[in-house]
Amino acid sequence: MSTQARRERERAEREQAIITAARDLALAEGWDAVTTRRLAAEIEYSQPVLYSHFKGKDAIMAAVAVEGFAELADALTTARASAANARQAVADVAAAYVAFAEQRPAIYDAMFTLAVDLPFATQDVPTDLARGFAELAETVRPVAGDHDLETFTETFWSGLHGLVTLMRSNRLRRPGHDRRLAVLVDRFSR
Amino acid sequence: MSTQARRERERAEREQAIITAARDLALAEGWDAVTTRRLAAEIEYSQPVLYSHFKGKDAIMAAVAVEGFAELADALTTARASAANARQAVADVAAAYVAFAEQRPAIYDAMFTLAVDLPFATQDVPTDLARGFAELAETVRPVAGDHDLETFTETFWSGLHGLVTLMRSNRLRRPGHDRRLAVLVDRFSR
DNA sequence: CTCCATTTCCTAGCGCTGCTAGATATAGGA
DNA sequence: TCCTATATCTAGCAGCGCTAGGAAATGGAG
Repeated sequence: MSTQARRERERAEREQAIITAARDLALAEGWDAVTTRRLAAEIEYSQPVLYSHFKGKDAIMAAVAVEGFAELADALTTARASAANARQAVADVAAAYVAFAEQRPAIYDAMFTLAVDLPFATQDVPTDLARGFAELAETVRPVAGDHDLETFTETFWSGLHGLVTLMRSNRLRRPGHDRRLAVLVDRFSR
Repeated sequence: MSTQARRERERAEREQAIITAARDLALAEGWDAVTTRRLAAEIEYSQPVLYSHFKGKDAIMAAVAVEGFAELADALTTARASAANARQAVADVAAAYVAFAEQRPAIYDAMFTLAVDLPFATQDVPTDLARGFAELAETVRPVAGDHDLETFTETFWSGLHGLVTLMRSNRLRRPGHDRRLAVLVDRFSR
């Protein structure tokens, strides 16, 4: 009976290999370079094997995004935990968010720009996404004033997301990035 | 000599027909449905003709984006002009921005999400984009306080852009959209 | 150990994409 | 009327995501 266990384990390992290969390739060369043929070559199996693990390329990108949500949540937690005070926490968490997006642009895209539908249908994503959101909410709670916390958090989040995406698509001048972030933090922590 | 003039005119008309066809098709069915073959069929010419007008599909999308920048600038100008006072102007312009993005999602994507490089290399885009940006800047000038106006404007813009994009990709709850916009306006016009 | 059934995997190919080379038709000037 | 130059089309390339159908490997029964 252990042979079946071994098979399942190997299968799980192969699935993780696909996700990792997609992630690495996307980070190195962008999502355009992530083709099913290259992924198959990377894991040293043929193309159709991918489809026995994932419904399609979108599902693979969604899986990468799921990992990303967990990483982002961790980064935000770390930033908030090490902040000296509440106001500084807002600045630190904002900086951590932006740093995450800049260091892993392809993953950030998979999380927030591409693969629109799939991930949010599953169970995993809401968990880690909600964790990250909760971390943001706790960070801004002391400065939210009379505003509804959830709405306030979402708006702050949108500000961060807008900065990140406009910056990355060259709609904003590269210098001034820090100053814009400072303005945003100032506006949301007065 | 007038035959040459006629030819140039017809050529310009055909170029505009391509842009309009791309725009309409993108609005109706999304950019995925805009293929060079469908565009060619729409203008009743063969595929290669597209390439005598534009370098490639990206350039066609960029041309659509250019038109979009002009429309957006107009919408912002109208909104600001009809506002009762400075504070109301911020709210009205913000609402106009969001409305533009929601009513023409495909065009907004071409302007700010896709077609990253091409448009900003040409001359036209900076003009109309700068016009829209200037409109935003004049709107928030009375409420910018001590902040550098350009930085302040960019940050406000990022907030709007973040709201729009996260909303559209279902990362934010559909209800609460107005409240989030209200929070943003409040933060940037206290 | 052999045979069969089942699962696993690959080869080959479909219809589509953006894009282009080379042939063809059209038009203007001598 | 013929020649040249421009305008346009037909046909095709290489690549994409994805899948049907057959081959290979595997595990259990006799």
